[in-house]
Amino acid sequence: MPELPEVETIRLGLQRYIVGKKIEGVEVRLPKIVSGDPKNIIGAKVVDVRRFGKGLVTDLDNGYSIAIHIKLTGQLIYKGTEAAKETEETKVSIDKIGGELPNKWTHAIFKIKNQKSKIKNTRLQLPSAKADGGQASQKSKVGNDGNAYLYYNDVRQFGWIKIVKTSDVQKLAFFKDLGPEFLNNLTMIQFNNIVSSSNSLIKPLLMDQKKMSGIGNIYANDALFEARIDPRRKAKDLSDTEIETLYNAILKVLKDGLKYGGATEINFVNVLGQEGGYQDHFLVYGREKQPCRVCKTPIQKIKLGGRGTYFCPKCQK
DNA sequence: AGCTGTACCTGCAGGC
DNA sequence: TGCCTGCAGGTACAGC
Repeated sequence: MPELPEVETIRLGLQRYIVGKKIEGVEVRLPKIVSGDPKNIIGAKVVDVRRFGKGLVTDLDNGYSIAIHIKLTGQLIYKGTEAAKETEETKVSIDKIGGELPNKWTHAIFKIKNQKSKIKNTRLQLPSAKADGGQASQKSKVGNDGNAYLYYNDVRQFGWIKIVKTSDVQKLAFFKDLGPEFLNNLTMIQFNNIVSSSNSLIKPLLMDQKKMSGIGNIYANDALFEARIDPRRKAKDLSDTEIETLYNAILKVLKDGLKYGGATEINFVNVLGQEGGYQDHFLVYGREKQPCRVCKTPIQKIKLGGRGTYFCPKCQK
């Protein structure tokens, strides 16, 4: 599912493709997922794309920001001439997510103005218009108008887009209550304090965004395997050594996830519509009855805190 | 206060 | 074949 590595993968893509560009228009197709007034972002230039836990914040130069949470099935896909060229080069097609955009799961569309002043874009645009041969432009709105489109798709409609003043982003409930984050500001000592003082089971605790942010079901399962810790253990029963091992295991699986461009379980894709690769490297997640990568014992699946939980009954103590 | 269970929503797999 | 049920999961919220 979209967790820290997946959302960071999207952030890196947005950073590359929309920073410095102007938002020309917004089309809201499913009003319930959008709050705030879209008029407030029209004409503004994107200055930064930040991430807090699994949340994304796109800052504009007029004092407004677009906060986005993709939850389980949200996608942010950028279609512009320079991105079309790169997609073609990597031989991965938007067809992976069902072909033409917008589709029936497209709930919001941002029209982005390509800035011709950018040398990098100019270089990519010229050959791509030729290389497309009309193919890409027939399939989507990547046109000769120099505009690009950022599509928000979400099959399950769980995600949200909030248009708020930049100064109010941290007042939104999700960001206000967010715990410290792995790969950023969550230290070993802090992690130890949180774990050793919690009455819950270790696995649900790792996924509690108010205690610590960034981890979801995939990386919680894999990190506990990496640390050889049984997900059913009570958090406060872990020894200092085990907590340290777990902390390092979490950093490792998150970095691995990021290295492979995230995990595509249902329909995660990056901003170019490409799938991630970490699903091919799952340690235990989704591997019920398959042999443990270490000892060959079949991986067991149980339910913990209402969530599917995978572990090796022999390796994890 | 802190923890647990359930709703939200849709597509898909499995059973009959 | 096709309907029905159950399941997947990040977060919000109700309830204990």
